[in-house]
Amino acid sequence: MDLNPQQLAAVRHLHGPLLVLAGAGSGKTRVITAKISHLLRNGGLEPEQVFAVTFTNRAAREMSERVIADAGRAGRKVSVSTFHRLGLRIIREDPAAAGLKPGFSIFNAGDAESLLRELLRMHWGGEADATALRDASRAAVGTISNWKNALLTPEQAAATARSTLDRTHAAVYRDYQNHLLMSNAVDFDDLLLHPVRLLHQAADRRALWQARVRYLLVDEYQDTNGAQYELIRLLTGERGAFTVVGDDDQSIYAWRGARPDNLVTLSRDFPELAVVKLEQNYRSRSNILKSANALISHNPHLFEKRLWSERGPGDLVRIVELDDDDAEADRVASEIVQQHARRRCGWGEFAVVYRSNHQARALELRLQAMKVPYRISGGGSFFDRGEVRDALAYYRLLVNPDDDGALLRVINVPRRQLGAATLGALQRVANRRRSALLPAVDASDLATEVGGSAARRLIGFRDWLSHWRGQLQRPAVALRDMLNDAGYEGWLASLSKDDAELARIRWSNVELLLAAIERRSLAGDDPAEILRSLALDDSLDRDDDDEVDPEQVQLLTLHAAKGLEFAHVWLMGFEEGLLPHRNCITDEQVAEERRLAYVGLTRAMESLTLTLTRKRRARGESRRSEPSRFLAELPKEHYEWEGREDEPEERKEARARESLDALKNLLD
DNA sequence: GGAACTTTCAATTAC
DNA sequence: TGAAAGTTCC
Repeated sequence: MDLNPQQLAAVRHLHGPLLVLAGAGSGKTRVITAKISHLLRNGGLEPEQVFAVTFTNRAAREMSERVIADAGRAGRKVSVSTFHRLGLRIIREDPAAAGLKPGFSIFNAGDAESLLRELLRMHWGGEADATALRDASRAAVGTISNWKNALLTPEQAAATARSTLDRTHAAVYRDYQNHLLMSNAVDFDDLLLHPVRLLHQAADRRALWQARVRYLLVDEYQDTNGAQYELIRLLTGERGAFTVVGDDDQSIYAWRGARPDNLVTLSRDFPELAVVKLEQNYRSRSNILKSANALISHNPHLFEKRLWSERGPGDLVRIVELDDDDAEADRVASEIVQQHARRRCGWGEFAVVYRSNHQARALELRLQAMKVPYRISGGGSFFDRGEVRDALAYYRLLVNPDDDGALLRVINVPRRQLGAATLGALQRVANRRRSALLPAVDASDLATEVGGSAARRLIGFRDWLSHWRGQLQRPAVALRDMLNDAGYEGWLASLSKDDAELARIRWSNVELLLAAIERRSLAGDDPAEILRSLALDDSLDRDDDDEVDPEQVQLLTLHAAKGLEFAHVWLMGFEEGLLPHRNCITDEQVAEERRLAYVGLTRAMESLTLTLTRKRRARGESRRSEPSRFLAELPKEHYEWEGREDEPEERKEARARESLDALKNLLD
């Protein structure tokens, strides 16, 4: 493998901790994969002893593929996962240490927010309108998540609370944590928090895990939060056998507790830390790289670095200004089709990135109409669909009868005459005996709260669930039969009776889920583990790993795009309010948005197009939009701006000729 | 209680 | 613009 001297130094440094400061496109994934091969060949390690962690599923999958490509058969046994999946693995072996039973559930962000909404409702004692509750629960989600990521208990949070709001949040945090435990559930933050507590408190478990994790590699280290940092320390212990790779200019997760100064903390905690800088960019043409460098130079830095490239200037960066978001989507879609024909490269060479998920929608419709294969990541994904969440909730109730979140979701879907009144009564019974809702159906005092017919319906539901729970050894079969028995497909049809196509799509999503469960079940995974694994997945297509079609246009948020590279990149919505996002006010927030833009620009290898509009439809109504302030920070000599009034005539003509050529090409 | 209709409101980013 | 929640009537 071809490595430059710095990369080689990073790969060969086996003894003692190492920090690799790796600029965008400087080959850090290459270093990580080469280092894993080196550890296996020359470091005397078995593949099971090497662990690599990343932040997103997508990055983990990408790295895993490259490790397998590089290290072959042994590469499959190397553990490459997200932090959260590693945390899950640690909890799974010791659920009791976290106060959990083996079938425990994972609450996603939506589950957590609904739970907090209910707790806040109780806290406020009834009189609360829906909007206030929604706003308050969102705020609480953020505060509690930050506390968890900083490893604070509810008691510690209460002790540090200064404002009334903080005290309320601390009280709700305590209730929330109690309720999670009662539901035999964890949230995403707990997947880091519980392992840190466990490894901190139980010396034998710590020793066990430290013996297992003989070498740890951490990608995107600048995005670690307090809990993740502790986890790294606890797993590597005194030995300090680790390599972390990071770039402070690409720190984009401050909003979920990331502490880029963990780069500095590391050299304090590990005085023997070695540092290697990677500054040669192998990815981007210099017009792109110089634009990105100029942009990021407007930010303060923890470390000075100078990125350079030998790849030649390439095309100018294109800035394309359009009338509105419809024109923007039309334009990007048709350019992709044109370039696909003209450049004769696969669909997978093209990527479109944007700040927030909803921006993908207009483009998605056009790509569908033009029959362009595409892959979309993140929000609005498969697992956010109502029917998929319903089916998963049924599954959760089978695996974990204490899962109140799942129970509340499906107890009356389809209708079972178990409405708000009955559930309120059941909740009172559950509160008295400090149990979850479903076990409260067995309470001797159920009749004091619930009338005879409602009680019979509750008992019927409980028994019905128990019946299917008995079939769980074939989870996909049990779930399918159960949904059929419940008349769920008919319920979906009745929900969208004016749109038969929609009903069909919804049921086919359930079918997709069932197929994925069946595949994993046949592969030998146990039912509870399949469920938890699905909770951490962002899409289903990781399953059929040899069937993944690489020839798809990639639609990604800027966050999801980090760590990836593409020949031709479009960044949509380079406007004030979108990038930087309108909620970002302070200098630090704007600096993070600038890093986000920097991440976007540096994804491109050969060509980069930034699009912006003069007006944009938001919530139905049209609003004027303005170019992003970041545009003024790009050096003029590296871009051409199309759509400005003062654009020279000859450039317009040249462009018209080009698209005519492209059209001809397409027709051939 | 359920079907058909009207009104309202929403969208930062991820595990 | 499109889903979810509210409203009316049977």
